Amino acid sequence: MAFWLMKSEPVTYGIHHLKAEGETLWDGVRNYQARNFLQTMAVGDQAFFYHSNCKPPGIVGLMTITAEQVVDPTQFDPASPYFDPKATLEKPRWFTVKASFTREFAQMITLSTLKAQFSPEELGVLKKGNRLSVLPVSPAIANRILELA
DNA sequence: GCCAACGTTGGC
DNA sequence: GCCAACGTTGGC
Repeated sequence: MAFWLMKSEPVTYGIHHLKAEGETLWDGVRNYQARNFLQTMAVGDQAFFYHSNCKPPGIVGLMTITAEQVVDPTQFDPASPYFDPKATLEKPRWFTVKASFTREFAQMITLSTLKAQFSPEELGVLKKGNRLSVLPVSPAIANRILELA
């Protein structure tokens, strides 16, 4: 079982949306490195839900991966902002996962708290200039994050 | 709103 | 294959 960190802007899709829905298809990732991480996810993996582009940013809860290697349907939808004209049904370009709500932390673990606890090497989201929306988290660091929650 | 970081595109 | 231009992310 692996741990991950997945970012979303709370205005667009926050943890309260996931809590209400129970499960979501994590669509719209259009970065190859992030996609490659998505493709290595397995059912049962745990992912920290990170709120980005808000005040303050931080980890707000935990999700569980419930489906792996899911073809992102938005790549075929011309009306979607995530439409990719180069993707075909025979050869899809974008894959993702389904994730279910597991828990919301009593209080957000803010970015500043994370920075105080971990080095950028320990936790990739702290690296300067990092823009990946899907990142791996080592089990040791994941356990330490869970102790903060 | 600013701007650093960085991925992508496209001309050559 | 190089690299300038451009667009996006995301913290501050």
